[in-house]
Order: sequence, then structure tokens, then C-alpha cells
Amino acid sequence: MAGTIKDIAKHTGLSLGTISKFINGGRVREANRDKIERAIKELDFHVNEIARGLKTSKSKTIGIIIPSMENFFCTSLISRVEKHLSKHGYSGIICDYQEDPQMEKEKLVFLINKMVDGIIIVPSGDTQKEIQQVLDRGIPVVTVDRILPDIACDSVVVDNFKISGEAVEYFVGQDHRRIAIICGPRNISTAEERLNGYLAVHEKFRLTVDPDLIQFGDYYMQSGYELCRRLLDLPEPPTAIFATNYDITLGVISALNERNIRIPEQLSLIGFDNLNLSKVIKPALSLVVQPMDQLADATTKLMLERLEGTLQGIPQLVKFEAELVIKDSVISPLHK
Amino acid sequence: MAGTIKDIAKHTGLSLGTISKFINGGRVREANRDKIERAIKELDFHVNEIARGLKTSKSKTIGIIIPSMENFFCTSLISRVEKHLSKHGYSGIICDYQEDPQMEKEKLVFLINKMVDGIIIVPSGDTQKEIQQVLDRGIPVVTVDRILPDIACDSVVVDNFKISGEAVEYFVGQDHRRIAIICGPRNISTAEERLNGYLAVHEKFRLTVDPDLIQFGDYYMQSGYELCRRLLDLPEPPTAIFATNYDITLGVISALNERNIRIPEQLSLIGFDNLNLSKVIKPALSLVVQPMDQLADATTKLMLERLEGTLQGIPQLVKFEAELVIKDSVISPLHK
DNA sequence: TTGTAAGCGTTATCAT
DNA sequence: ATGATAACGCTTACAA
Repeated sequence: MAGTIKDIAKHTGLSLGTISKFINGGRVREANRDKIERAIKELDFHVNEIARGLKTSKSKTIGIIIPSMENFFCTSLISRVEKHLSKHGYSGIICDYQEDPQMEKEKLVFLINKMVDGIIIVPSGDTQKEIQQVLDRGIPVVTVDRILPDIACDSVVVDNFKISGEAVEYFVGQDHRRIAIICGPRNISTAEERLNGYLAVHEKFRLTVDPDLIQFGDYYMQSGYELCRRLLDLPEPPTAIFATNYDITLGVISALNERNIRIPEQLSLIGFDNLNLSKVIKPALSLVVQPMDQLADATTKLMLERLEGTLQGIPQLVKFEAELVIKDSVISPLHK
Repeated sequence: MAGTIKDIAKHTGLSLGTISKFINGGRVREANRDKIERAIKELDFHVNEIARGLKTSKSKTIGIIIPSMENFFCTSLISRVEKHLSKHGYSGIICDYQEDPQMEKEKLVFLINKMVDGIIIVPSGDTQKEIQQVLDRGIPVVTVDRILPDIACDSVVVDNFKISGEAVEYFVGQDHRRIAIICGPRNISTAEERLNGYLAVHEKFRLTVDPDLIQFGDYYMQSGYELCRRLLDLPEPPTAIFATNYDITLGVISALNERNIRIPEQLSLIGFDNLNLSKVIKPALSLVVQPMDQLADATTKLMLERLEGTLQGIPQLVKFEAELVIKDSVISPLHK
């Protein structure tokens, strides 16, 4: 059904080698060029990348692994990564592991079997051994959003400690003293850093840290919802909540809505990611915005450089600044 | 670096054929089984799917093409599709064409080159010729969410005409007479059907159709935002708006917020997709919810059956019912 | 510039 | 049950 180089050879009377050379940009006699081009059209020839990959042992494919396809941060990241990749002749094969480390391992194996040239991953944190094995096979890995403590590979992150501090400090500046934070899983570096930023600001201002105000969830909306309810049910509830990812932010808002708690009059909120959300929520939501383009750029760049050998040696850690966008969801509790 | 079957053969003293058979589930002598298994572990052997694919001319890979990775409907769809696919030993290679038909064509070629066994696509509508070519190569195609008038392939959609009618009829029942609809691009069957549902209800109730109240946008939030503003600026603005996809819904809400127009007191709204949104918006948003699981199930099922030859002959059109979830964003304009 | 032939890692056929 | 060998479609020396 699909024409092969062999078919073209037959059709033109030229040899395999010549056709192949032409396809890969080599020079052939003018007349032959025409013949080949015509044959390609007529036979609807497409390079069989599989066969090519087998021969060159390069698939020109990058595996991309994310926790969930329904995670806004991840999809907006990989959308950009894919764009860059394809600009450089690479393509991405995207997998989500549904927040399940076991599945993450399977995807890793799957991608290895698919002979990907490299892997870009937003890791769960529970598959360090397996990721090390990938590296051991000589396949470059770049982690995004999160770093893996035991793994020596390139990583791209934002300065979570700092931005989290800024958010919390903003609360403090608005007279909040009972500030809650809803964190992600503790084994995720990003979540840990955001917590550390929270703690550092408390220390800086000598505020007592109430452990009840520090909640750990997974990164699902449901989790944000439940933990927010738990916070609200505290004998002495917080006056402000810092939701440390997008889905948690959604969950918090839905819990607040359910109880008819008004933002910011009754409770102040700073959310995370997705500037669009702030336009849709009333009042406009203050939130931490991550530099998606920069993250995607840097990630792709690192991967491409490793692949091309331009970058060698010790792993790079690229860190960007996130931005605190202030809108109308924070107000001093004293103004009540 | 990576062990091959040949390596295992050397390591065990057995032949290529035997190893291959074992790997593919054939029987081998107990003792040999052990030897092979041990060798696999020791050499960290993984099947080279590329080589296998070359030989079998089956890549066990399905190409998945969607308009945008940042489109909630699409990502939540493909997330489910991928899940099913992998359950059946297939994997998906996901591409987005960023709403650009030209790019869509490129992705089609790309996937063909990657030797995908089939293609699942949410098509732009402008690449029918190219999709036909894919079919001509014997590669099964299933379109989701949209049907292609000139193409004979399997499709999975919801009954857009009907659900749109229900939404508009709900408005009518709430005494609305100036009902606006913000549609997607006209060449997308789904958008057209949603408009037709709107028109049919107007006809049914003998309501005059004001062309000003029918706006066509693309499926981006920005579009919903702008068209909503245009509607609001009408000499006689609508009392209700039907936003016919998720991003348009977001855009409408943000425009409304910007002008401090209260839902539903000043304007009633029915949105589309993403039940979570309705929990986050105040007041809770009434919206059309699509049966994502059913859509994904049916899509995967059709593809798998075509691949396995279980399903042959004329293209199937599978249609599901969407659901109108009523919350608090619609009120009678007479109650003002 | 063009042709020839080997080989990438598998599977599949055919003997044994 | 196992082994030898050809073949998948391509690239790449090397020879012509």
C-alpha cells in the first residue's frame, strides 16, 4: 500500500543508495532528481521512520511523562515543549501516569522500548531508581517542575521557596496572622519548597506556626476541597489560605462557595497557576503565575543540547522566578 | 548499552528463534526459561519495539490528533482514550495542531511516517483530503467530537443538535426571548449542529431570530470574551447567552466580570463542559456536560475493532446524549 | 554521481 | 522444542 525506497528504485531504475541519499538531502543528477520526485508523488512515498530509526538507532523522538493529562500546568507545559521539539525535528510521545508511580514506571519502560532519544518528565518522586536506570542506559533525562534529590540529571524549576515566601509575606503585610497553606505531597520537591517558603516567612516575622494550618494533599481538586473544609472546621480557622497548585485552588474555591464564604471579606486566598482563572473568578483571584514559556524553553533546550552533545558533563539546574499577581482576593482581616 | 535478543542468545547459548519465541509467550524448556529470564534481568533487556514494528509492520501505536493541548475537552478525552488503549497493548502518540489546519496536515504525515496503526482525531474540518489519503493507505481513522461530511470513516459524537435545543428551550421556558449563542467555527460539524439546535427551538416557539445574537468565534477564551462584549454592546443586548464550548464559556464569564454584570440577575448563562467549573463559579453555573467516558470508550472500541478486523465494512456513527445540568446561572428576565 | 552489500533487532518459516 | 536463515525498509561504507 505504501511505497518504499525499493519501489522508488524500481520505478526510476535507480539504486536504493541513490534514492536514500536524495531523500536525506544529498546531491543527485538533475534528471534523476526529477524522476525521483515524480516517483515519490506517484507512489505516495513516506519515509518509514521506524526502519530509519532501527538503522540509525535514533528515533528522533522524546518521551514526555506527566502526572496527568488533566493537570493544567502539565498540559500547558508540554504543549509548549512539543512545539519547540517539533521545530527541531523531534517529536514527543506523551504519556501520563495518572499520579501513579507504578504506572510511571511502566511508561518509562514503554518509552525505552520505543527507543526514545531522551525523556522529559514531571516525576512523582517515587521512581528515582527507575529513572536512574534510564540514565544508565545513556538516555538523557530532564525533570521539569520538580527535582529528584538522588538523581544527577538536568532539571528546570521555578524558585518555589522564594515565590511561596512572597505570597505568604503578602498575607502578613495585609495583617494576616493565621495563614493556612495547602501543600502537595511531601515527597515532591516543589511542594516541600513551597512549604519551606511558608515556614521561612513565619520565622522571619516571628509568627507562631500552627501545624493545623499546614495541610498536605495530593494535587487534585478534591483534595483542595476536603482540606479547605478541614481548615474551615478548625476551632480557630485561618483568615487566609495559600493554595499551592491549580487544582487545589479550584478545590478551595469550591469549598468556600459551598459554604457561602465570601472572598476576601471572610477569607483571603492566593491561588496558583492559570491566569485565566483569575479573570473568571469573582473577585479576581490573586495568584502565583509560573513562567510557562521559559520553563518549556529551557527544558527543550537542555534536552536538545544533551542530544546533540553540545552540553556535556555535570547536570544543570535551571531556575526561574515565578510571579505573584495581585488582584482582589486578599484583604486585611482587620477590615472586617 | 542495551541488551538485544542476540546478546541473550549468546549469553544463554540458545538461538535467536528460541529467545524470540519465549519473549512472545511461546513455550520453551523449563531450564531454558530460567536461563533466558536470568539473562534478561542481567542484561537489562527490553524489546526493541522499533525493530519489532519494522518486522511486523505493526507499531501497536495509535496516533491521536487534537486541536490544542490546552483544550480541556480534548485533554480530558485523550486522557481516557490513552488509558483504554494501553489496556489493550496499544499506546498513543499525541499531537496537537494548535488549531492550525496546516499543522494538522503535518501531524498527519508525521504519524504516517511513524507507522501508526490507526489515527484518532478531533479534526479541524479543513483537512478532509489529507484524511482521505490516510484512509486510502489502509489506516483506520476515527473522528471524535466532529464528523467530516466528505469522509467515510467511523465517528463518535454527542447529539449536539438535541442538547443545544434543550439548553435553548430551557432559556425559553424561563421567559427568555433574546437568547444569544456564541458558536464555534462554522466548518466544524459540532458547532453547526449546536447552532441548528438553537434555530430549531426558535422555530418551534416561533421566536424571531436576531442575527446579531448569533456570534461565530473560534474556540478560544479570547473569542468568547470579545464576542460577549459585542453582544453586551448591542442596542438591545440579550438576556441570556449560550456559550457553546468550555473556553468560550470562560471568555464570556470574564467579560461579564469585567463589566460587573451579575449572573443571573442581569444576564443568564449556560456554559459548556467541565462540571468542576460550575463549582468554582459563583453562582453555580448551569452547563452542558458531555459524557467523556462514553465518548472515549466508544472511540477506542471502534479503533480497536477496526484494527483487529472485528469490525469491517461501512463506517459507524456513534452518538451519545449530552446532559444539561441546571444550577443557578439562569433566571427569568421578568424577575428583574 | 551512482550502485552494491552489509547490517540495525526483530519475527517467521522451515528444517531438525 | 530448537536452530538456521531470510526478510522487514532503511542508512552507510565502499567500490565502481
